[in-house]
Amino acid sequence: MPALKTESSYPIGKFADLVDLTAPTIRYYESQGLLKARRNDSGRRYFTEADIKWVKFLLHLKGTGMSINDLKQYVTWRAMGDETIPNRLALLENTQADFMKKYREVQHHLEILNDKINWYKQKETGKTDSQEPFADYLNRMGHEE
Amino acid sequence: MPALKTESSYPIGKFADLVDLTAPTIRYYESQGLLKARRNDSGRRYFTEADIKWVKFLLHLKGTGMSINDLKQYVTWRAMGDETIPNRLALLENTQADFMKKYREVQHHLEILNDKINWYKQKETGKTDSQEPFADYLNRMGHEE
DNA sequence: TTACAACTTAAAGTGGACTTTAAGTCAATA
DNA sequence: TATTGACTTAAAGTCCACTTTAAGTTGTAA
Repeated sequence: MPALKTESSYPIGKFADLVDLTAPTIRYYESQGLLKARRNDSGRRYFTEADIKWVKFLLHLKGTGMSINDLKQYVTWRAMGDETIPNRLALLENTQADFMKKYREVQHHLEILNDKINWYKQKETGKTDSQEPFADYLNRMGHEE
Repeated sequence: MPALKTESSYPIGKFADLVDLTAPTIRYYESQGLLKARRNDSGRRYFTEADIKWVKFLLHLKGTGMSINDLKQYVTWRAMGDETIPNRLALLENTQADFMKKYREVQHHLEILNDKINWYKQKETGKTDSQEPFADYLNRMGHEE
């Protein structure tokens, strides 16, 4: 008869590979309280599928601009139970607001970069008045203050 | 009779304010060769409108992810004249490619953040099965691998 | 003219997020 | 059984882009 599909567990190196981090980074995150590892009889860490999901989620939050300290705060509140949901929601909404601000800024930076690239391409192929200063070009394109 | 409108020049503090940096940062950029300041008779730096435009442009490039070292390289090539335009163009296009890669990643992170926020809101207002794990919610929303 | 703010330099310090080192233990394979 | 690779800890080191400090000079306003 088929064995029960037993929950897979991973030593730190394999786990690190699975979440695209290094073993020292995993240990560092654990030291910061962002995750807790189970240990086997000889004291070695092992991780489960649930840990993979958790770390991936953390990395998504981190990717939106949350610092390790923000994540720590989030994790602390999470451990305190449902009464801290408003706190967590506020933290995430602040993160979201900060993110959107930076996002808009960075979009403007990108526009200028794109314009500059096009300006160089134009200059290179000699298609246009190659003496036109970039500032004039930007003006003509409708960019910059 | 009206005086000729003389080109305005700014001491480092005023200049720093105008480009939203600090005086030490301006000195640091100068030390890195990203800009050159003129000096008055007593050795103090002064800056012009052209310097303002230049620094703002540098900050746009920086804002797309270029490091101080990238900017240094760019500035070096610029000083070498038009034969380095292909080099500069390649550098900017690499920057653009890196930027777009990160941009897409970060958009995915944002989606997850937004989903989590909505999930908390739902949980808070008790509108739905508040026992639904976030992973299930993500699945239902069509997100995550 | 006296204060004081703004400037000058060189060098050391900071913060965040890891990364590396050192010294040792454990497990799997030849 | 011997070697090798993966693991353990605590602590020190790294990288980047500034920021701060220290010690001194200059410009301006009361």
